[in-house]
Amino acid sequence: MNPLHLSSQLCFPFYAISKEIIKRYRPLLAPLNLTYPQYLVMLVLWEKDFVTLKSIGERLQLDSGTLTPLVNKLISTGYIEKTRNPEDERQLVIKLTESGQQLQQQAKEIPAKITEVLGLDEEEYARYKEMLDELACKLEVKGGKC
Amino acid sequence: MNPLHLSSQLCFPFYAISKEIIKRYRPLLAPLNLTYPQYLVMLVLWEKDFVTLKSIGERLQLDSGTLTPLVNKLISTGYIEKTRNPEDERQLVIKLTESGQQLQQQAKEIPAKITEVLGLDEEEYARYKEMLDELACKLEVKGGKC
DNA sequence: TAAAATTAAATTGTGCACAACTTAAATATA
DNA sequence: TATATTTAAGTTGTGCACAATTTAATTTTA
Repeated sequence: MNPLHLSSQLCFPFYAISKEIIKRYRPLLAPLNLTYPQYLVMLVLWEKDFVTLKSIGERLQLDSGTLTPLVNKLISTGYIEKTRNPEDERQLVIKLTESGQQLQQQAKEIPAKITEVLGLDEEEYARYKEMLDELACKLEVKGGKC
Repeated sequence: MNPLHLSSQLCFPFYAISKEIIKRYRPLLAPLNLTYPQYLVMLVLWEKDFVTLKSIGERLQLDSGTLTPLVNKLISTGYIEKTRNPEDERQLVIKLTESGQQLQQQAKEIPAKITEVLGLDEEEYARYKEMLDELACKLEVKGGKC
C-alpha cells in the first residue's frame, strides 16, 4: 500500500464525491436559477432572515471575496436585497425579497429529489450524515453541529 | 427536522470538509510549487508515467477544460512534458521530467504530515476511508475502487 | 473510398474559492 | 479626545471546475 497512491488518499474521495453530489444538484437547481453555492446562501436565509454577510460567511465557511460577488448575483436575480445596519455601517444586512421567500416553496422538493438521485435509502443517508458530522467536529469545521 | 435546513443536508459537510482538507494541504504543497489539483495530477503520474490527458481526466474526474490549463501550468513549472501519440495524433501523452520524478521524494512526506494535521489516528482514518470508498462506489464515482 | 460520425484537446465564457490588499467605520487606548 | 487598532466589505489577481463550442484526427458506414 503506497501512501502516495491516489487510492490511498482520504482527500480524494472527498474531493470527487463532493463534486459528484454538486453535479447532481445542478439540474435540480437550474430551474430555480441557482447555483449550488447560491443555494447554500438561500438555505441560510430561509432559516433566518436579516443576517449579516459576515454571519453567512461564518456559517458557510466563505469569505467576502467569494460572498460579495455571489450576493450581488442573487440581488440581480431578485432573490435578496442588501442594506446596511444603521447602528454599525460596516455591516451588510441581507434580507429576502418577496421572490426569494416564495422560492422556498419550490425548493422544498429538492431534498427529497436529491436523496432520490443519490440513490441512498434513509438508513444509509443517516449513517453517512452522522459520520460526516463527526468528522466535521474533529476537523473543527464550523457551521456544523459542534 | 426541517429538510431544507443547512444542518440536514448531506451535501454541505462534504463541501465544507473537502474545502477544509484542501486548505490543510495548501501549506504542505506550497513548498513544492503545487496546488491541490496539480498534486492529484502528479500522484497519477507517479503511479504510471506516459499516460494520456484523457486517462488522467477519467481518473480525476476532470475534463479538458480544466486539465489543459492545469497541465500547461505543470509544464511551465517544469514537472511534466507533453507529446503527441504518433499512432493517434489526437492523443496528448504526458510524461514526467527529471524534476517531476525527483519531486516524488519530497512528496513522500506529505501523506504522513496530512494525517498529522488532520489529527486522525490510523483506525479513524481507515474507517472514514472505507466509508467514503463505499459511497464513491454507490455514486459510481470513477477513479475509486470499483 | 468519400461522407458522416466519433473522439481528444483546445478554446471561450461563467462562477466560485481564496490569498492579499484596500477602504471605511467602529472601538480601544495612550 | 486624537491616534492606533480592529473589524466588515469590497477589490484584485490566480487558479480551478465545467458547460458549450471548435478544431483536427480517426473511425465508421453508406
